Amino acid sequence: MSQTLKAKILLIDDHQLFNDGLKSLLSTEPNIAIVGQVFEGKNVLPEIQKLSPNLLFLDINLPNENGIELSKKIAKDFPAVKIIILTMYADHQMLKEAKKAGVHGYILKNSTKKELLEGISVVLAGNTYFDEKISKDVENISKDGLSKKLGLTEREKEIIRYVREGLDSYQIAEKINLSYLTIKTHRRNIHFKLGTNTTSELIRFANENEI
Amino acid sequence: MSQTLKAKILLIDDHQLFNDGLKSLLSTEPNIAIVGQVFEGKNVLPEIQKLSPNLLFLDINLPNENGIELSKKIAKDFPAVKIIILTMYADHQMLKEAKKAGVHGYILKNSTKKELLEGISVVLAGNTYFDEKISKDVENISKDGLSKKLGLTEREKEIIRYVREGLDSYQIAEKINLSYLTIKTHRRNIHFKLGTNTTSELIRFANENEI
DNA sequence: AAAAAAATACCTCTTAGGAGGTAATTTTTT
DNA sequence: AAAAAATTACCTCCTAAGAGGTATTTTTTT
Repeated sequence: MSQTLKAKILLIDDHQLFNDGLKSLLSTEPNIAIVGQVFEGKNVLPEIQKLSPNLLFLDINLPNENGIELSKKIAKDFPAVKIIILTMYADHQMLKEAKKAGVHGYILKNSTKKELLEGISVVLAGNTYFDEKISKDVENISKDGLSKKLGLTEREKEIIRYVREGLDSYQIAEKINLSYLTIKTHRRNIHFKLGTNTTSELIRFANENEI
Repeated sequence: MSQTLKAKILLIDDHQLFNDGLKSLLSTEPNIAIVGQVFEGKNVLPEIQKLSPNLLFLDINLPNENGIELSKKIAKDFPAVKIIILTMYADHQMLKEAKKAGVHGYILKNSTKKELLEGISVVLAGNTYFDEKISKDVENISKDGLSKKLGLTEREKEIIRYVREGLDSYQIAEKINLSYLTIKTHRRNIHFKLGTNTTSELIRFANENEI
């Protein structure tokens, strides 16, 4: 389904050079028109109003407002406008939030022009386009984070939370009225399930995987 | 001082779209030739060898090697090649390290094409060009908020970062080529300054206080 | 040039955490 | 009611981390 009309695209990225570079890169495309460029979050909605684009390329890191929050507003106020997040974050959590915010695509900045054009085409045809490089991870992880996948029990997750808060095994034992030795056993089991070896690795893992 | 010869520029950035965009943006300039593009740290030195550019635009975040470390090597092996760091980090610390590494310019990605061209011109004329937007911050903000207050040294903050990443003292020692015992000393001093006692407390503190 | 701060590195000793094994008692699922 | 999973708890051994002390070298500041 090739777009019959020329796609009217609005570029939203606070990095002038990236924004301009992207414009330059897309300017040679016959059925694409860059109708505007925005560099700050607060200007996004007014510019959409003014320029009525079909499609937005939206960065997540913006000076005033965050791209995800913006997406929610745009999806609500301008439901006809397609949104493709264009970011450096190859993070499943971010992707998840973006999907929840109602975006139509998610493309990484280390993609090629070809992928970008594909994304445009797919999204304008009414479908969604999510970068494979992330999607794979997400499919596996999905649901309640990987806690489910890794088989962490409630008790184990509880203990991870305390470890993360900076408590040592003795303090945790005291807090939930268990033997210090029991906490040690749980910690060992947790390390086994997560494939970690030290407390700092454990915390890092927990931080990165929304446990 | 306008360059008489056409500037031979090598673009080094792992973000395809940025890299291509920048190329596209500069391709219209008469006295600039983009002689190549690199997307991974490990390819930088070979490509310089092969293409012998006058000037590099170098990103800091690169897959294999970090841009600052790379700069040191380039400055050593190819002293004639000018280096302009092109990054999103408006961070004085980063700037400082870049200067120490021997780069000739430091420009933010949210700069304009005009500034970029100015930077090229200045650097090729044999001078240095450092983005004002950071220099000012550095003077005012000086050290980062809390770290300064607590008197954490650069080395200490560096070690905190590694601890946070899940490395143990031995791995940190290996990474930055120091004795394991030195890392232990630093950790002790860090705990003293932060009032923490365990690794998990330290990480928690770091997470909560943007160190 | 002198003083102060930071970075480096070693020593000893104690303790918390991690690795391996075992097992009884809940609780949950089938 | 039986099987499976989760929780609790103990043992031993080893190592990394923390606490205390000291000292040299390098860098930065005055």
